Amino acid sequence: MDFKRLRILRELADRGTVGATAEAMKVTPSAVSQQLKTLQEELGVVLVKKSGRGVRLTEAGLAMAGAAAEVSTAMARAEATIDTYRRGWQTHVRAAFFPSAAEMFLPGLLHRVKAIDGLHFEAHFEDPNVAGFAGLTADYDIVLAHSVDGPDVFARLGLTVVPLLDEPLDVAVPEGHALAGKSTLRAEDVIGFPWMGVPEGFPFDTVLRQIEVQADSPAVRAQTFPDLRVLEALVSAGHGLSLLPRYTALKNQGRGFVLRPLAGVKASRSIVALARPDVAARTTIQQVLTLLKAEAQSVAEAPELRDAAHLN
Amino acid sequence: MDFKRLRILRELADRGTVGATAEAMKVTPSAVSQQLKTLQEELGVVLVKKSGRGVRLTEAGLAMAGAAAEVSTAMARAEATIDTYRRGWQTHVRAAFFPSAAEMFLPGLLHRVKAIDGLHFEAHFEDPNVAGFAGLTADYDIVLAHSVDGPDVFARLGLTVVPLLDEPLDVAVPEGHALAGKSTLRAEDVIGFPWMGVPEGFPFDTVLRQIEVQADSPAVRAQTFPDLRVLEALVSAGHGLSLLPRYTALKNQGRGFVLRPLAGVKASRSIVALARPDVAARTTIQQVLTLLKAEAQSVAEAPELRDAAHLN
DNA sequence: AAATCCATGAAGTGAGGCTACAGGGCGGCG
DNA sequence: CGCCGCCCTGTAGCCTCACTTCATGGATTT
Repeated sequence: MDFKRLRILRELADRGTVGATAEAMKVTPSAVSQQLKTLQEELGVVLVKKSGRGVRLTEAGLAMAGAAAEVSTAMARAEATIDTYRRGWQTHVRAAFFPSAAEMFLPGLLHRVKAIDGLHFEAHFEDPNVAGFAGLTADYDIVLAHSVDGPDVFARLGLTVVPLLDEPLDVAVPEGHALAGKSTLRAEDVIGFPWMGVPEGFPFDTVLRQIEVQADSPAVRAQTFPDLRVLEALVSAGHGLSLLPRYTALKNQGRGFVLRPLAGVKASRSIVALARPDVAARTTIQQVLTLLKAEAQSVAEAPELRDAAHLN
Repeated sequence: MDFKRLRILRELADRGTVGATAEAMKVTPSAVSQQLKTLQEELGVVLVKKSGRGVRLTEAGLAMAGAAAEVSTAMARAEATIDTYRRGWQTHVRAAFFPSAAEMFLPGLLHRVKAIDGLHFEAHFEDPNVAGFAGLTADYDIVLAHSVDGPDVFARLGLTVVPLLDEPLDVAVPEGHALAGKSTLRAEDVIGFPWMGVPEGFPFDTVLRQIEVQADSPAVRAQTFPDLRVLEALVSAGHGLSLLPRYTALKNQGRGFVLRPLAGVKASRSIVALARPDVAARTTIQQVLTLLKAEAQSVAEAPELRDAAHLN
C-alpha cells in the first residue's frame, strides 16, 4: 500500500470529485482514476462508487480516507521533526510546564537557554492529572511533572526521569491568625480549623490523614479548588487553612497569609522532568535538561528561601 | 518524502548495517545506499555517518527513524482498517466497556450481535476516569461511558453520544441494619453513619453534600475504593453505608446488604455509548448501537427490576 | 600485507505512473 | 426531446526512478 495513493483517496474525500482532486495534486483526472483503481485492486475493496456523473466514496472508502489522514499527520510530524535538525542538531525544543513549575522555573530558564546559539525553546502550559503527564511525552520533548509518591511512578512507565526539586508542603495561615505567631505548627494546633484542599495530585488528603492520626481527631474538610491562587485568597480572607507547596506560595507570602511548616508530618511533592528515553538521549535535550537542573537548584537555594530558612 | 525511504531508514535503525537492511527488504545493499543518499539530499540533513567499516545513524537519523516508526504504525492501522471491510462492509467492531457496563450489557448484547452474520464483535475492558473516555474513541469504534453531569460533557467534545440508561444511585445498607426496615431513606436517616465512597466519576460527593444540606449536619466520610464489589463487601460487613448504582448492585442484593432509594435527593449517573461522528455514521456501527440501545432498554425493564419496583 | 567485510559509485534495465487523447454515461437546458 | 457539456475512465506512449550488476575503496582482522 502506497502513501501517495492514500493521499489521493484522502484528497478525494475532501474535494468530492476526481477532477478537483487531480487539480489539487497537479495531475490529470486520468492519473487519479488510475491510481484509485490500482488501490482498490490492491486492497480488494470497493472504495468509490459512481453516483450520477460524479463519484461517491463507499463506507470503506471513507474509513480508509480517515486512516489516510492519520498517516498524513504522522508524515507531517516526520517533516516537522526534520525541520528541527536542519542545522545538524535539534534546534527546536518543546517543553510542557504545569502552572507552578512555569512560575518557578521559566523566568530563569529562559535566560539560560539563550546561551545555546540557534536554539528555539518553546514553553507550553499543560495542567493534566498525574496520569496525564506521561502521555504528554508523546507531544513534547520535555514534560515537567509533579508526583506525590516520589519520582518512581514515571520511571515505571519506561520514561527517563530527571529529579529537579523536592518541594515541602506548608500550612498557609491568615495573617493575624492565632497560629501565625508560632514558627512551627503541630497537628494539635491545626486540627480544629477548616481546610481548603490543593488540587488533585497533591498529597492533600494523605497529609490531612496524618494530621488526624497525630491529633487523634477528625479534620474539617471544606471545598477543594484546582488553583493555588484561589486557595491563597481564601486563606487570606480567613476562610480556613490550606496546604500549599512552599516555593510556589512563598513569593506571595505576606499578601494576607503566612506559611508555617508542619512538625511531625512528612509532606512534599517531587518535581521532575520527563522525557521518552530516545528523546532524552539527544545532546540538545541533555543540554536543556542540564540547564533545567541548574535552574531548579538555584530556585531551591534562592536568597528569599534562605531568608525563610526558619521554615525548615 | 517517500514512505518507502522512511521504512529503509527505520529498518537501518533496527538492523544496524546497510547489508542487513538490504537483506531484510530483499534488495541489494547498493539500492539501500542509494535511497538513503536520496533521502538525505531531499531532506537536507545528514542521517548516517560512516563509522568504522559500517555506518551509524546521527541524532537526526535516529529522530527520523522514530518518526518513521510512527508513520509505519499509522500505515498498519490503515491496513487493519481495510481488513474489516473485505466483505464490502465493516465486519469488525471493537467496543470498550467499563466494568459495570460490561456486567450489565455484555451478556445480552453478545447474543444480539450473533444475529448479524459475519460480524466479529470484540469487547474490551477499560476503566478510565471521566476525561479518559473520550480519548478511547480513537482506539475503539464504540466506547461505553458514564457521566455524572449528564451526557452533554461528551457531546461538547464533538463526539456522537447515544444515551443508553439513566441509573439511579441507591443507599446500600447491611442486612439486619436498623435502616433496612424502611423502604425509603431520607437524609436525616442516613446522615449519622460512616460512608464508603464509590469510585471517582460517580457523584458520590455531590450526593453526599446534598444529604448534608438536607440533614443540616456533616456526614462521616470513610475511605473510597475503586471497586464496587469491595464496597458491597464492606457494607455487608457492617462498616457503613455506601451509594451504589442500582442496576449493577441489584444483582448482588441479598448477599449481606440491601438497596434503599433516597428520597428528596436526586442521584444518578447516565450511561452512554460514544463514538467519533464519522465512525458512528457507518451502517455496521449503527446496527450495533441499535442493538446496544435495545439491550439497555431490556436491562432497565428486566423482571428482577420490576420485582424491585418498590425502589422507585 | 593479504584477506575480508562493508558501503558506495556508475551504467543499464524495467516497472509503473504520468500525459494526451478518445470514448461513454449522466444531467441540464433550450 | 435531443443536443450540449461535465465528469469519469480507458488506451497508448513516454519518461522518471528504483533496482541490479559490477567495480572500487576504506577499515578491520590475522
